[in-house]
Amino acid sequence: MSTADLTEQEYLASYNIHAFDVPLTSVDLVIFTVREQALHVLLVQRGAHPAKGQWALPGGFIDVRRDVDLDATALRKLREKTGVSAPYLEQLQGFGSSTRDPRGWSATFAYFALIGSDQIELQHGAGADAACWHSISEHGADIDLAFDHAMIVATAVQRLRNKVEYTSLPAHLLAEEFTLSDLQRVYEIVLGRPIDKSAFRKRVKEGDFLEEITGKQRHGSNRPAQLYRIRSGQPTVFFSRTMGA
Amino acid sequence: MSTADLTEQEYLASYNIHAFDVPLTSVDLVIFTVREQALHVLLVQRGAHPAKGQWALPGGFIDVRRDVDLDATALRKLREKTGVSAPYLEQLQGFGSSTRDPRGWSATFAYFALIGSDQIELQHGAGADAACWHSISEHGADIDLAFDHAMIVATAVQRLRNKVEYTSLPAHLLAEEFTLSDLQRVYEIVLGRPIDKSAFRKRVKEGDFLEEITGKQRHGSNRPAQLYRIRSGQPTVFFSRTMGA
DNA sequence: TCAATAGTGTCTCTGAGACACTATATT
DNA sequence: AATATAGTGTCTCAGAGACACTATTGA
Repeated sequence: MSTADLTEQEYLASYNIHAFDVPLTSVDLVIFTVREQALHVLLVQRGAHPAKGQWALPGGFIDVRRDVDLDATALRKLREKTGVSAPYLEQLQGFGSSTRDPRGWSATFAYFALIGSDQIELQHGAGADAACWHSISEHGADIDLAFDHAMIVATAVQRLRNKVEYTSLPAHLLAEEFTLSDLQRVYEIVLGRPIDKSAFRKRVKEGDFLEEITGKQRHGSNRPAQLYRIRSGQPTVFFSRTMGA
Repeated sequence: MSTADLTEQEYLASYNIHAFDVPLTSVDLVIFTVREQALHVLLVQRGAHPAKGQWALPGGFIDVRRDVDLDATALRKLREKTGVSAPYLEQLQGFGSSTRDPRGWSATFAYFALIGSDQIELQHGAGADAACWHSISEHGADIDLAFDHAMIVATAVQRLRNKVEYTSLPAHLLAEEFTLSDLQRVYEIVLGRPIDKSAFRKRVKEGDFLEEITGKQRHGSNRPAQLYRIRSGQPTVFFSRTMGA
């Protein structure tokens, strides 16, 4: 009996994925934060084959029993590595080829996440691999990574820098409460160039993705600064034009 | 002997992908063209289970023996359906969940392609499924598609409309030789609103992604128009600002 | 009073959009 | 000449950037 004569029910009953050569499919994360005046990516040292001992992006296989979709896999991996559960997370791009993994044809859904500089406590123990924050220089990560992860990081950095030009994304790289000067500093760190204060504030105000924490200010040995937080239910704002010189 | 004690060689020799529950992984294409003053997507009618008889996006499984990477799979599928081999092709986004395919956990790398209105001869015969161009209305494709393909099309349309605002992409939707008025018409069709001629031409000239075909003009019962082609080796130009009202 | 940072006001210049104009073919 | 489309010139207005100014705290 040929497949063409089956009902959908019968077809599904006879279907067996293991009869085919399928690619390995995983999810990898590029997790960014800002610390010590620089952009950093989270790397883990592989504790198992292949590429044992090399630095790599956190990630792993889709758990077809527990993960309802790709985002769920990414969120699970993120939680396992950082303990953070609701940061900014967006799918970056797929990477797949016959050569990127020695085990065979493999494809990965790369995600990129932004987490606040106050949430960078890494998870240790419980069989977790060694993890560290690695700083991004001018030209991306300058370290040998396992598989094609160096290319994935480069793509993510490019995407982040590009999006910073015209979105409110960098706000997710800060602690929950921050001043406008804090925010401007993050933009400058990610972009790698200074921004005019006046123009910056005009744009931020116009974007309207922040809310004043009324009555709360940060004090130092100078004029106190108003504290802000990201307006809830306000995902990413697109500015009308590119972030100033 | 535990995995931890193996060399990488030994580990790879013992590795068997079929020992794991892996998701189905495919590549699907959203192929756009412009014809009859409207944006169209290529759909195929499924000739096999699952979703037999329903309209769906062209696509299929990665051939781990023939395809070197994801782009190769996408190009192969594109060639099989349209006969076109070197158009504009870009990865759109991954879609994966336990419910999108009745066969089980499945993930797809969606691509989107733009092909010229002179190259829309569809491939028939050779076991090809029925195929048709389906027009995109104001709000996307308004037709029931198999799996989650309606969502994929909606995402692709959104991405296309968005990119049209600030890139030279629509030039790939035209025949090889075209006039500036042709190009403007395509922008207007994709965006769904009129554009000022003068502003449009200023931007296109500034973008510098076209070259005049010297001495070649299109004639009608009016002033003849200069013909242009896409400057070779000029992929996508990003305009400084958003495409005018 | 000074140092240091927060926050605002103003000017200029560029570039997008609106719109009217000129140009050149066919009929 | 009329018509139809190609292609250009000019004016206005908004917004970004530059930069200088004022404000407010602690030391």
